[in-house]
Amino acid sequence: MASRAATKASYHHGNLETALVDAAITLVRKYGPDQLSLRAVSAEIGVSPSASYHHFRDKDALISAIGELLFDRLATMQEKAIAKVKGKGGLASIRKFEEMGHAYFAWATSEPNLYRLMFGGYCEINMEDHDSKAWILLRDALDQLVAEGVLDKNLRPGGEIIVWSAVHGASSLAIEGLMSPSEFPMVLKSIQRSLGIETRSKK
Amino acid sequence: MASRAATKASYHHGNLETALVDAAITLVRKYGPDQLSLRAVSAEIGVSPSASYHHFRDKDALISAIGELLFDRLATMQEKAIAKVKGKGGLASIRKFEEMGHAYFAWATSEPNLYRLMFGGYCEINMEDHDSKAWILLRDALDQLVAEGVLDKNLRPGGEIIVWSAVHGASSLAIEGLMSPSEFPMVLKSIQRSLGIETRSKK
DNA sequence: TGTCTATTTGAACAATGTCAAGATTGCTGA
DNA sequence: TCAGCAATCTTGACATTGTTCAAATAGACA
Repeated sequence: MASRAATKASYHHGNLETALVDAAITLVRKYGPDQLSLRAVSAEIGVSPSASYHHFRDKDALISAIGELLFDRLATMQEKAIAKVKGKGGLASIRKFEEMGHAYFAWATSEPNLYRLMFGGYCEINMEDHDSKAWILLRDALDQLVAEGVLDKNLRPGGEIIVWSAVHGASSLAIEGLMSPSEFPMVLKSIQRSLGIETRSKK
Repeated sequence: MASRAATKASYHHGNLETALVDAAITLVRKYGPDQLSLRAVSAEIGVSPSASYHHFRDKDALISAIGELLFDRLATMQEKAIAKVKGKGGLASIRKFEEMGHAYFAWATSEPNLYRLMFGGYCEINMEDHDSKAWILLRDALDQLVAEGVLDKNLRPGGEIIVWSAVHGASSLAIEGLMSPSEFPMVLKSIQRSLGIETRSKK
């Protein structure tokens, strides 16, 4: 129990586990995943350097815990973004799809160091059966588009991979300074073109 | 002068610089960029730990040197791959395009740790004006497709970013175990669909 | 209240990046 | 040929890191 809890807790031991993760995220955010120091994390909380070893096997375990949490946060961002789209029907579904992409890219580029931790080989991600929140979000969005007759059934298979590849790739390139963020809408449009769900609007 | 040279060189000093880079690549390849130890690199060559500081400002400088070299290697791989495509005309150009993608993905997934070094925020990449070998290769390929009337002129702008995003994204996801390599052909097809350069062959 | 167990600390160790000072080498010009 | 020089490499040292293990401590429960 006590999923978030915390609130400073007691002095001797509180829920150090979440405190460690929080402090570590703060440091990774600032200095990058490769610069993370366990001792610095401990110092941030005012605890001894070896205290963390009763909650995490080693440094990698802590990093993996961070990764897991971040994947959830990213998905929550996307959830919030599509919740803002009102209305129903094909056009609204396409707008939701676009908003998901934008939310993903916006979060990734606004948190380069956290995104690097997630996809830079730092944490062992356990995504065997694609049951992550973000994956389900995308799957449902694509299914919805098929159900509404917007997305061709023949183009549906593997749609998640196609979309994720392009959006993740653009995010990564933008973070590393290899592409301007202003070019993301173009990438998103190209994804829609490949799926045949473009809103051929103006012009 | 002496761009590659080496051949063991003399005993006291040889061209330590390239020897350091070579040894470092070997170690990164094996253990990952975050595990690279300057001392281990020195030991591999049989030189003192502080010897490298006469050739590289610090560890980051060595890593950046590796990155620069790797970007060239990757481009060379692609060059070799498209050179194997014989014939001229639109269809051959499309095949070259496909081979480039496959070569990129194959190299990336066969060298996960090297690829992580290149795109994981380890090295400062200097790609201000997109004058890298790989970029030019891709640009020329797209221009060729336009010249041959295969690729629509209106879909040309930003084609490099669109292609690179998807291919890099797929490579990265595959390396991190988030996508099966067997799905790459599908990603590549989707890119071609978005550019309208698909070879709608069988069925 | 007293004992037990889960937490936290303290001191210690090996390994790391980095630096300053000294030693060694090969080259240069007389 | 040989002294001097600049580039190159080594030695020794320092602060910082991840990690371990025995000892101390607090809270829970009897």
